[in-house]
Amino acid sequence: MVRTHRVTIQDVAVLSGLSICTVSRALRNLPNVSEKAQRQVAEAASKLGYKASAAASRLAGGSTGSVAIVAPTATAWFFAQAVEAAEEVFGDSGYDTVLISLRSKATVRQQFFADLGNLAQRVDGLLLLNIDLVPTEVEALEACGLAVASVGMRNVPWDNVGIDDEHAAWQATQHLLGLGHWDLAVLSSNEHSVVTETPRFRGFKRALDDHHLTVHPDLVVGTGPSIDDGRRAMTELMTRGGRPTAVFAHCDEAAFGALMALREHGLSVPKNVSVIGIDDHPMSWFLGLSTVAQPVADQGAFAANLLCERLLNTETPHQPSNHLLDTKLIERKTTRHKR
Amino acid sequence: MVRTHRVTIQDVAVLSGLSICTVSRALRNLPNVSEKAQRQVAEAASKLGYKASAAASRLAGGSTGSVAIVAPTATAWFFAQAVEAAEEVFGDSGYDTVLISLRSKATVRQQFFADLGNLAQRVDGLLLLNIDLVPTEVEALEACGLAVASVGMRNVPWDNVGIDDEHAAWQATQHLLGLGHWDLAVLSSNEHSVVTETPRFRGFKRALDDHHLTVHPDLVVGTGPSIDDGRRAMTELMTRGGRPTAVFAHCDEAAFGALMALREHGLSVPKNVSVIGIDDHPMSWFLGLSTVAQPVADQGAFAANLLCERLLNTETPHQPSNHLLDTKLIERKTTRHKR
DNA sequence: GACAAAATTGTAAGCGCTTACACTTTTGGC
DNA sequence: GCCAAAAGTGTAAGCGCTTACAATTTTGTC
Repeated sequence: MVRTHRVTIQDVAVLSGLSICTVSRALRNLPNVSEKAQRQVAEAASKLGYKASAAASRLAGGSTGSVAIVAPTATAWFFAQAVEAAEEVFGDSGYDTVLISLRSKATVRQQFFADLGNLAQRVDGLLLLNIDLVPTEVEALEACGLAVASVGMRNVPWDNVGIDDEHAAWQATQHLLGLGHWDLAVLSSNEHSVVTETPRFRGFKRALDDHHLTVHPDLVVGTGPSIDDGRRAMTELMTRGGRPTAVFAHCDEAAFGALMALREHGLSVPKNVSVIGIDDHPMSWFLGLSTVAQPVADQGAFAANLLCERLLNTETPHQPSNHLLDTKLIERKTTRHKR
Repeated sequence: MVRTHRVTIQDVAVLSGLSICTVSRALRNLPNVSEKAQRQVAEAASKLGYKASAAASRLAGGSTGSVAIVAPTATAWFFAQAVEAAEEVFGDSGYDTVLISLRSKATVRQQFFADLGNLAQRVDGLLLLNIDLVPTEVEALEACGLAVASVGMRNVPWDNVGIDDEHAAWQATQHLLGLGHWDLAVLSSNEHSVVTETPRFRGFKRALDDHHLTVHPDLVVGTGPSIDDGRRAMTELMTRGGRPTAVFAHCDEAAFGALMALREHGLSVPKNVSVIGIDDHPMSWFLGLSTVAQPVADQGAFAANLLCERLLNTETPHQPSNHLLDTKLIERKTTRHKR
């Protein structure tokens, strides 16, 4: 193919015998375009292989044709799954997906919020994955004028998809308690410290409450979502003298890490210690990890779809919705009755 | 913060007492700007918190300020790691990272190449991760005028970073052979079939050659890079009667899947079958998987840096370079002498 | 100090699109 | 058939930036 002049809306206008303006409207399915014109434009456009210049469109006040996915990290299983599922939806809707990983770093996070105003003119929408927001951040997000949707968040003024985290944690903990364990350790999400209590931690606590037990501070430790994080956290917990008979990890990868750490300390699972996570990572089945399964790709795709809808009707007022998908306790081999 | 008029280059021009043109040049560090002007502009810009509009800049012929990362899938460990590492580099250099996952689908892949011309005006550069290209695709990439760099590719006319795949596979296979195995199965990358032989497959074959052995077709099976893929592949291999005493999987996740499948078939590792992979996934240590370790994040970051450099000096002619990082055999518990 | 060459700065014309508004055609009620 | 309202289409003015090219200032030389 010869490197020729870029196909512009002008070319489509000439070929279809209509004005640029009409072409622009036809292409965007705006009202006040006759069926005939619509057809001519569509034909001319496809014949020329025309695609609007995102830059020009954006500059003139149209859309950028891209959305950003913001995640605390892009490497953890949950995020990689959700990101890919969302990217697929966005791609099918014609949007480019800009990936922004906060890399679990406070500085990167601040940078992100400081830059929000600029980001707002590079993308049309934002898909937030499990970012725990403080009120000022929510405000900043609202103020920037972007369409927003999220996965795994709570009390946000936009569409959200997630699971009932508190319930999932409760299910996991309840399972442990039902097996006779009461010295429970929890590998809680790091955000625990940033904001206040995470829902999963609350679920854990509520389950203990139900049994008139209280959370022992020595048996609580924060951890990131990676295997190494979980391993470090569990090691730390044991190093400072913690001797739980069961461990609830806020995600499967952290649970894997816990499994490693326990083994390194000569403890066997489930003989000495029971372990349960949340996720149902593909590895969990193999390792026999008991867990609370959640549909991850579904959440990403669902939220992405909601965002696309928002993007289509930016005018329509909209009541933020919150969708909770089901979770399911899966008992495998890392949990058993306390002897 | 009050929602005010966007800060434009005009504002910076007025505040600095210079013309738009000079400001534009100063901001981009072009020659022919006095130090004084440079200073004034920098000051004014930072005081106003000015950031150029990507859309306007692009439309006027400047850069888009974004680069795309193209990966066969975004969920596999290798890709998630490489993507995040590259995203960090790009972010630090001021680029937005557009994620494009081919999702291992031929249609998506075709779509990508068909759309290349349009993509070319939405991003400045392309970072390709392990995409096996046919000649026409390489041409298309070259023709689109984008700066390109890649990870894990061979014989490409742009900068590449990778490992010596053939050698890594040879190392793994050689290890198996050294343990007395000669009925070797290989879980080869799917691309095997698309192009011709993958380097890892060649490395496998060469190791056999060295021992005057030949590849048994029944013991070769293609697989994707996920755990489930590996499990399916190994199952298929055994279902059709394959009874290897050792298995070389082209990546650790496929090896994990193989481990699952073997266990499901009542075979124990390493007693009945030895298994080795390539990667050194964080899980491998825990599972005792022997493997050939490769630096993944390093590759992503390195390639991203090379791309950024290219982007900075688009004029300078450039000799494509190929950088191979070291790999290392790690013997653990899934490989042992054939009895 | 005068003058050409070099360095710096400014002017203005787009880049390809959206959109307010003006204009033309169609529709429908009587 | 006539006319107002509705529907469809076109004109032209930007959006914020880059970049020829023109204008101005500085530098260096004899």
